[in-house]
Amino acid sequence: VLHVDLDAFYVGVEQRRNPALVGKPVAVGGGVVLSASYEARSFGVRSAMSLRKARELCPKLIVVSGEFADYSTASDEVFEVCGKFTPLIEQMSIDEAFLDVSGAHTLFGTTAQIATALRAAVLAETRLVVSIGAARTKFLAKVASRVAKPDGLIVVEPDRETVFLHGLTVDYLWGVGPVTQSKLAELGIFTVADLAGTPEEVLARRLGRGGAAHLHALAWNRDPRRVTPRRRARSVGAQSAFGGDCTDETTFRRVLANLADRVGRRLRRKHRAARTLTLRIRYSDLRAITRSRTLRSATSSTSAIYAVALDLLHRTWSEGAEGIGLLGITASNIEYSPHVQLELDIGDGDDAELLRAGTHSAALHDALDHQVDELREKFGSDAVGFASALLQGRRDSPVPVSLSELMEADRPQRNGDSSRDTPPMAEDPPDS
DNA sequence: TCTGGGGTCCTAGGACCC
DNA sequence: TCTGGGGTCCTAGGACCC
Repeated sequence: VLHVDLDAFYVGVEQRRNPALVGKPVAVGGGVVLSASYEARSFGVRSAMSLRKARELCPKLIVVSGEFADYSTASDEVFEVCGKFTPLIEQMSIDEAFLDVSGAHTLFGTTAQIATALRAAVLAETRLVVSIGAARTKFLAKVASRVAKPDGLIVVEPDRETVFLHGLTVDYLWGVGPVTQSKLAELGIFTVADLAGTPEEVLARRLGRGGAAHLHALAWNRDPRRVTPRRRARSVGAQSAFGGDCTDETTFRRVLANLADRVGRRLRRKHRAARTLTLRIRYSDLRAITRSRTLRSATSSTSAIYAVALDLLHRTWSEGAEGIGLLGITASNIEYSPHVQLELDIGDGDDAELLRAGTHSAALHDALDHQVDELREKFGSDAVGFASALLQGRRDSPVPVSLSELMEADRPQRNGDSSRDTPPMAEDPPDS
């Protein structure tokens, strides 16, 4: 298994675009550091650090704001190169993936030769640098790539696994963060060797059954997970931090409508629907809570998501209560939903905001009227009844527009057919 | 060290069912 | 009447990862 990990990925993409940035302390981010060049890291700049703090540590830091779409494209380029070596690629995030190259030896040679060729190919074709860790298990490959960084390659041969692993500190293990690390320290466990020598029952008392088994397995490099090319998302979420403390219900409604819209669209695009909706609130004092609701049937409807989220908000917050700094909506319990969705495009700009707020500009009104006419021609007048209603201001809630949602909402009232409330769910298609 | 956004997985308690 | 055993589902919170 190879673990392929891009070095300072976002920064690398920016340097590729603008070579003047090469060799300089660079950070990509806005508000917080998302990615820092190794020059910046030598000053102590780390990702997730506030930019203010980063500038204190490194006054000459060059900050680039960056476009997410560029990174997404660059990521595709890199993993396309990987695809020339093996089809068994499991992408873990935008900048890392596991590759099963067990079938590639005849074509490309030893593991070290494969990894070396891959690093060279990625550099030649994308001008981006990847580090690679190689081992028999995913877990150890990942540890190895981390040790190899930056611009490095480490192949852990089977007979060296234990030596390699046991020399590391516990924070190299997957799933050991600050909390677990300090719990282990209280037990006198600092290295992976310490961990491997501790009976599982002792760990279990401190970390729980599951955590203990997990860590003990990793300490002995037991990791049976295969490289599996595509895993379906188990949740879809969106959140928005508006800083400081807001107590204005109108703002909350607008933010929730926006979040519901983002979540709903993404679900619909993937032909998915979710049964559980979770509202996340972070108060001004950074205390965070979640409130969730599981529906009788799954939905991908923006207006339904919005309605549930607003209701959940009202359960713990009312006008005049404490300030809120962040709201998020997560949709989980996801299933396949084959509905054909029609959406009216109102864009993401000021017009969309106006529409959500219920104040339509004349130009927006005309543009929507035009779209509605087109839809009416295509799908008949029934299909667009709701849109006209919205344009005429008959809907008072600031809900973003999605044609099918209100079609569904309309139908039972028109013909009294309530069986539409719970559409039958098809099985997941075998390969889509 | 208090600051973004997108995720996964686990635990524990409680309601409810047979 | 308040005592067994096995299970599912939902909710809330937390740790962790990129």
